[in-house]
Amino acid sequence: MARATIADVARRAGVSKGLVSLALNDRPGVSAETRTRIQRIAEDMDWRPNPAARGLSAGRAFALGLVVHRERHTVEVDPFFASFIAGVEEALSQDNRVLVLSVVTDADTEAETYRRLSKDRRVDGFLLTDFLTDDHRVALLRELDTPAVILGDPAENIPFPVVSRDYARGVESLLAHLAELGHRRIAHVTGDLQMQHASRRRDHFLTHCRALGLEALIAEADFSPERGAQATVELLDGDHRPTAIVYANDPMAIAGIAVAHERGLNLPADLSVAGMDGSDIGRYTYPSLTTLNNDPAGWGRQAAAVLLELIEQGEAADAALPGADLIIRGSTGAPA
Amino acid sequence: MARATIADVARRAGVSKGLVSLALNDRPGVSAETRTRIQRIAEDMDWRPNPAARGLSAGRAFALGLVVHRERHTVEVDPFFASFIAGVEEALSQDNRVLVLSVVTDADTEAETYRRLSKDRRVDGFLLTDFLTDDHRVALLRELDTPAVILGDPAENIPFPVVSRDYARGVESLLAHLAELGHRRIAHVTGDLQMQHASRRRDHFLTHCRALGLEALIAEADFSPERGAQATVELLDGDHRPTAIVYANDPMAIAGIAVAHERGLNLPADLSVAGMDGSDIGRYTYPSLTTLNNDPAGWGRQAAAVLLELIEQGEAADAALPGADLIIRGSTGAPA
DNA sequence: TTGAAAGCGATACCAA
DNA sequence: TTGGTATCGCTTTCAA
Repeated sequence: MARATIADVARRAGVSKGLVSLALNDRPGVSAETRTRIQRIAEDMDWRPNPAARGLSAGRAFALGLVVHRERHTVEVDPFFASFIAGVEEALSQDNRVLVLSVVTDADTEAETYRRLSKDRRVDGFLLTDFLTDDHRVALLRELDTPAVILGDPAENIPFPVVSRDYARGVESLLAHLAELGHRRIAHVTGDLQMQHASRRRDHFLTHCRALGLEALIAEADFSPERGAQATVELLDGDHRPTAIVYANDPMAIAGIAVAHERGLNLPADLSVAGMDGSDIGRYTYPSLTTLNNDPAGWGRQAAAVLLELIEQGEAADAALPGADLIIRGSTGAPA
Repeated sequence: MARATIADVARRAGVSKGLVSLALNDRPGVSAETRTRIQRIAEDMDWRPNPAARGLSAGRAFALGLVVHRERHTVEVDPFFASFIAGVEEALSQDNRVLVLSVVTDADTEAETYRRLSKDRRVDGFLLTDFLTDDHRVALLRELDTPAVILGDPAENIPFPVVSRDYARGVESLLAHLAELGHRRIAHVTGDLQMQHASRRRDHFLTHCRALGLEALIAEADFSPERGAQATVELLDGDHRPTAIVYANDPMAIAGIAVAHERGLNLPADLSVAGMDGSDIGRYTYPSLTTLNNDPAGWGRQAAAVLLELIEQGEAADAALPGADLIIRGSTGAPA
């Protein structure tokens, strides 16, 4: 019942442990014949390398780390992570690696967690989500000398590979769609602008509004439905009331729809609303939510692949996912 | 820069490695004086045990496993896990353990993942969420001889400790609330009835409807907004149209609200709606969602604590979380 | 109470 | 191409 060790395999094959190691790791220095024989025996014995032993010897963990930092009140509303992790999984399990996940609710614990996982060699590298405009984790991970891959589109030059996804075109399609419907004054409720993808989205919004000759309003929020609702109230009460509001994510858009309904507005006639997450729940709101599609599993797969390459090869190229596309549903229409 | 090893500590303390090990693990056989001296030196050198070495020697991983099985289309809508994991974290980090998370989208991969994590000793035990009425994982984990803790309230006698939370009282409060408002015919849209907490909730619903003299309708769904919407359509189209619908989770309730709005119903006058998740987004729908509260972080903390005790002590008692309470918001009112 | 040494299961180097 | 052996950092056993 106890798992076979490399010594068992060696004994049964009548060779040394070292040779078995070479054979099973596809490394040169073993005759083809011996290699296949050893491999067959190992398979036969259902041998699998012990990660602890391997890790101790090789100084590696065969694990990737993901540290998610969420404020307590924001922690639950994230349609992104489950699919993202499922995507990561696809890249890892073949290779017998695992994902170590930590969810922390304050910045000190966050830094400490990166330190601990890295110094204890619990992971070989990190996936960096929710990248900030001036992200302290870059310096931290350089100090720790730990590989990482960044999800996003940093402005600065970063010493880590980046996996990005173009939102410019998606935002442009969305604004063109609204313009075509007849909207002229459009608002954007931002995410937490410390986050790089939030500020990017705002920039895209402003750029393409200008290009399309639209009047642009900005209301700052932080991705939480609470702040999204609050920003909506401000916009609807303001002097320059927009006919359409584009939210940086879907939960805020859903909260915005609620605020509009509460005021007796008819959607989309009195107000058009759009999100940017492509979340599934947006298909089942009323009206259903126009949004940009998303591919969390794709993010996960790609990010994990790049990180693994960085860990294995010492370097890895940036990668880009297919850009965001517009999903038109019921929440956008011609203004009354 | 390289981390201090136990040998470094031993050298500096002028004792043997074995003694250091005893001292730092709070085990008997070291004089109090020597122990504190060693501990001070270790702290001074910022020594931390290497998990790989420890794991290899002790045959343990110092990690807990969580395998989440979700269908592709359900994978994103879960307000539960982020907070849950944050709670688990609180119980783990002090002790220098980690959580290994896997998200899988089919049953074969699920079983294989449990096998792999257990046999490779990547984890010392599992947290079993979404427990099924007749859960195949029980047999699997017995076969693997791996500790586990169950979240839920299994009917059968299970060879693992259980962390449970009473929903009977919450469901009762909810139904009493509706009865008091004047509702007489109330429907319940169920979760996936294979899941033990879904069937429990249905049972509570039926029991307390009977006790309160309410007419009860059941529409079967699976926790997904899609099926929740579909069930709502059926209920509203049926001959015995209810004046209130209680959904087994909040995402389905949100989808139900959308269906009602689409038909021009006024909520709550034409239809009262309630969820059972206490999700944050439910505060920002229109109308805001009456629901039962939840404590995912509490689940995580408690489940991790019980599992750690089981791993350390070889046995652990069941635990119960404080019961669910009713949160009355705008989506329930007197029928017109 | 303490020290010395033998594992745990792999990798890696040096000889043969 | 192969075998033998040291090594990774810790725990544990056996003597002293």
